[in-house]
Amino acid sequence: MTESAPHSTGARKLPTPVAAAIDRAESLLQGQGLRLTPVRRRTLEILLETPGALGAYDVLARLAADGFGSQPPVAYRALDFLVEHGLVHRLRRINAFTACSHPGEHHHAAFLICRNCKRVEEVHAEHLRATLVSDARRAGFEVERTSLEASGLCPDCREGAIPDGAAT
Amino acid sequence: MTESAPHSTGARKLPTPVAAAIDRAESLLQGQGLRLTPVRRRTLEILLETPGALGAYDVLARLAADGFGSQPPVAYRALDFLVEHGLVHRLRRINAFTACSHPGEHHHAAFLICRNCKRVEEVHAEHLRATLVSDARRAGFEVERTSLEASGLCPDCREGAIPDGAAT
DNA sequence: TGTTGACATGTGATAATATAACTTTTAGGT
DNA sequence: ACCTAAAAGTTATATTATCACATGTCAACA
Repeated sequence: MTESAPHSTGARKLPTPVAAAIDRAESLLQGQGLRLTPVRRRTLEILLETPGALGAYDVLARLAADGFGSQPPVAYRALDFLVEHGLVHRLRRINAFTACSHPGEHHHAAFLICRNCKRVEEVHAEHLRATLVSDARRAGFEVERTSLEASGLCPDCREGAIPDGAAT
Repeated sequence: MTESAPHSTGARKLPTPVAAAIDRAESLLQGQGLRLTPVRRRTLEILLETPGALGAYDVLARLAADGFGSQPPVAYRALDFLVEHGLVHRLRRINAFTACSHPGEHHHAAFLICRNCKRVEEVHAEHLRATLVSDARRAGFEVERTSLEASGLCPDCREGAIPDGAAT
């Protein structure tokens, strides 16, 4: 668990990307009078440390291992809070959560989910969302939230991958 | 449960929209050497008869009431089959299923889900999907399936509706 | 015509995901 | 120190989904 020294850039205070993201999250929340409590902070860290997405129960297991409560509401509450405030995204196709890549920008994103390695790529989707919102408005429908998700193969998994729908 | 006579258009053989859709579905499947078995047929009917979307267990309850098996796999198998062959769509935001409005056209759709009355509107989303596919390709990601869903308020529910996120 | 083989269905058990309802703790304001 | 509101903990349960295996159906064809 010891953190390795930052490579040749000269040793500052170990500002890992995760720590930086946590700091940013904390500022964002404080600016709105909200608190990044220990469970919430740890939940966000867990997601930031994970390349792909995690299910609520995966998060819960890690939280419990760190001494937090071990019942589902502990994880769901923290996750819901983080989603609500734009720090985490919920992926409905796979019932999982992933840290937001660009918190605080009030953006709308789409997600590319690799069915092979489970990694998740967040892509900007302002245009995509705008199109959907206006298509909807034409139908008299007022859009409040969107889920824009795709599954398929990430660059690393494209070679030698099993075709969609086929088996061994 | 007796079917009322078709109104003033002259009594043919009761070609309800549901029956017509079932016939279409059957042709489509037969053209591919697939069978619209009784459970599958009834499952599709159930969804066609319902304005909104139904959860798998809602479908299951209706199937069981009609004398089919009462265990979850009965519903999930029929639903999965119908989804697989483009006759039914799965809505991931609400864990529910809805009959396809335009079967056999091999289209891609987006869904507008009313959070108030639960009705679902299917809109064409070829352009939307094409945009997402090409955004993804730019990131080296190969898209296989998409979920494009929005929740909000349908035309009927927009007046006097409770604002998103607020309470009584 | 009877066997076979593939597909479909039925069933029991259980896994995975999510929420409700209530209690206790904690942080911050007075 | 006391109070209050938000947060965290806990018990229980609801909801959604899959696995594994037994049984049934039906058409091809020997």
